[in-house]
Amino acid sequence: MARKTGSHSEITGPRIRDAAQKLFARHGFAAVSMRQIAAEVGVQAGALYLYTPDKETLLLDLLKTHMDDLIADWVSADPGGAPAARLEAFVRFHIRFNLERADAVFLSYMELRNLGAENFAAIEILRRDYETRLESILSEGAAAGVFALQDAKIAAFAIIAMLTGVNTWYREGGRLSRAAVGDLYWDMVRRSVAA
Amino acid sequence: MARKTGSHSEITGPRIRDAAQKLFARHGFAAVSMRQIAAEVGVQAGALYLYTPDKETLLLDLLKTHMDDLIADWVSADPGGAPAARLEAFVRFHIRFNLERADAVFLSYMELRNLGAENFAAIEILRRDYETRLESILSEGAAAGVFALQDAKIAAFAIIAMLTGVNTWYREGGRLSRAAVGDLYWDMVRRSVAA
DNA sequence: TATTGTATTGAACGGGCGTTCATATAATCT
DNA sequence: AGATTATATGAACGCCCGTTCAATACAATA
Repeated sequence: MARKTGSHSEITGPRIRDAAQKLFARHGFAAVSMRQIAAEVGVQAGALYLYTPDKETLLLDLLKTHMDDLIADWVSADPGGAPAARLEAFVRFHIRFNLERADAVFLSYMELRNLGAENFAAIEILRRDYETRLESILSEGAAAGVFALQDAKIAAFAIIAMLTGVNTWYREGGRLSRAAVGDLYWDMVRRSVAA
Repeated sequence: MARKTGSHSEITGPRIRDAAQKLFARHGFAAVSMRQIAAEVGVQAGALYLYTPDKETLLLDLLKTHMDDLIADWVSADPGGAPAARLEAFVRFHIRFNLERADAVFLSYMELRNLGAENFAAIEILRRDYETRLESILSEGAAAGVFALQDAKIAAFAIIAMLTGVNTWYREGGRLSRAAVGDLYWDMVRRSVAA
């Protein structure tokens, strides 16, 4: 009993990442063993090392992929043009993107501490990049007089934290639809920076 | 070599909780061993079991104490009276309280998942209590016409998430004082709910 | 169909885990 | 001073950890 019938690296690889993301988000990086991940995939623990050099790199790949996707998706969702329209697009984009990837978002906030210093720094740079994109919209709007704010950087932090918070309470099939949540948050964000 | 000179439960007990809180926040509950906590205190692992029945209960005690303190401190900080004044007090209180207890706050958000179902539920009730206190201020202000908001519960979630986010970026000795941060956030919160 | 390369097993490695307990010493009480 | 109680040690329990690797079964190629 060695190689299994129908086994392919293009199948097993993604399944390992999916299982790891789900389990890390549910129980925490340190609480999940390589054997648990392997069991979820239906494989022995040793097989995981065909796909990752070690456990920390598996986590790093998940975090890096998430941040890369976040930035790339925002770049294509950004309508450009007037700051107010771009800010509204940002609010709706951030909520939608994060709700679609609750596990990855949770991981990215909670498990950074399990990375070594240089891996940590690499992820932080990506996060800072994303934050700066929002900050630029705010600064531009303030310069144009359509927003009134005292500190664009802090406003960006505040808005992102507020929007990311949706993930802690939103439940599919609950009182509010995703669109309704977008409307509510856009209303609050708009007023908090309105000139 | 058994009992150490100068040993007292009133001393060792708090030192164990302090060490556990610091290490859990830094590395995660599952990643920290009882032996590491004991070493931080300067005692052997077995001695910890004089102070807690097991590791999970140690975590539960930290989370429960934090939430109890949060509610009790807000109850005494709440000025009562006009909703706008109460909301301002809440904003400044939440930021100050959380910055003073960064480790406990981080734990309360990240390590709930390491609790069993009934312990989890007990902490959730306390969190809901705190959230409801803010929600009441918002509802009261909306009814009095001093606030304009579409949904008091969601507004409360949004405000708390925004304020708690300060902990992720604030650094002592940085560009902004705590008081300045309070001013900035109060300005944004005020405008987001202003009538 | 024979061969080559890929994907996987399963056992093993040294080590750390949470927890228990018999034992011993320090502090306190009578 | 002597007896009692509180506080701690340190060794041991069985178990699970991340990781490695020779052996092997399947898939792809020729």
